Amino acid sequence: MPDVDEAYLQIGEVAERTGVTQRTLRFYEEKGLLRPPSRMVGGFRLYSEQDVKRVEHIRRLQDLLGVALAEIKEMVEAEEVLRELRAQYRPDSAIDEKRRQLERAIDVVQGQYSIVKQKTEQMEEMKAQLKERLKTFDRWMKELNELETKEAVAPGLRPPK
Amino acid sequence: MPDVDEAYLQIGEVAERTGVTQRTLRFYEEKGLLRPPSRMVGGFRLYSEQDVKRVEHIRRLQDLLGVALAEIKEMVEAEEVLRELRAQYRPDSAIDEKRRQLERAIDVVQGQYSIVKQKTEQMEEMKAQLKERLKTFDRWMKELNELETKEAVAPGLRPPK
DNA sequence: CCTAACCTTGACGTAGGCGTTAAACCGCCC
DNA sequence: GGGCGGTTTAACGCCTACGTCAAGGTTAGG
Repeated sequence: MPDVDEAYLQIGEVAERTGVTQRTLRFYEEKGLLRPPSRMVGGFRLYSEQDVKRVEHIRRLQDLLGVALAEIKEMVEAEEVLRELRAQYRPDSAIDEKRRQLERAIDVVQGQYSIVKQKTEQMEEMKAQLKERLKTFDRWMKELNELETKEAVAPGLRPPK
Repeated sequence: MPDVDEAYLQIGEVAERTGVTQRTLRFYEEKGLLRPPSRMVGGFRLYSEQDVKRVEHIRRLQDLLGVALAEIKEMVEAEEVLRELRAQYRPDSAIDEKRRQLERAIDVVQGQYSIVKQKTEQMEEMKAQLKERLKTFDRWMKELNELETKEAVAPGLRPPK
């Protein structure tokens, strides 16, 4: 049972803090990306700090990796299994059950890692190219300016400005 | 007028080489991301190698940066202006027209650069975190294995540690 | 008790990014 | 000149990731 004194948040606060809309939070819950939060008497959703972290995590996966919510669901599910695994203080039978879960989690994280790795490499490459182009542009700009000053010294047809 | 001997490609070949569908190519054209290609007598589209590059460029922007096609359109348009600017051998009036175009292009590329930079930084951070987690998992896995061997030797005993 | 601010479920709408026919047309080979 | 495979436009469809009402229930303050 969760600590009664823990600071729970209503959906509006979570929305504000995470930068997503309330609709999005309900949507994620619908889609199984967020586990159904606890409720207060009247039915209002009560989120924990953990849930906030989860939302932020989801958004990072979306924005940075650009993976679909379906995939993100798989990822966060595997992580959820891990939390449980860490929480259980050795219900002690089924060690290889635990091992299987751990292996699954490792797979997931390795998957994420390889995606991130590949993307960072490609982006570093792109970054270098962009830098190169900016240099080139700078050169051109200088050439343009020189060209102009030469025309100022030896004016051709200058349009009235 | 383009070189008549140049190797032009039909839509199917371009699709195959770029990994996008024919539908996507026509769609990009519709949306103004690809300039309308030349046609052969019967009306079939004829793409140049340049067009292929362009498609690949578009896809990189999509996949890596995750920007919307509308934005990508702006980007490729600015680049198109640059091509022209570089192609014109000094129609020599309107130097500051050129300068404005160049400045616009610089803005665009700087925009891309800052996006890429920010994303790479965030991804490097994420990468580090993932690496950390993989290490942790590895430790856990070892602990699990040790736990198992100890139980095999002295069942029910708690490991000192 | 009343009201404002917040929340609930449900249902429908939408924007982006293509997929999928359909029906006719083109090019090439035998 | 008939067949076959690639291509054309046009139109409708679809999925994702939410946005946007609508109609009502809840909570806290005065």
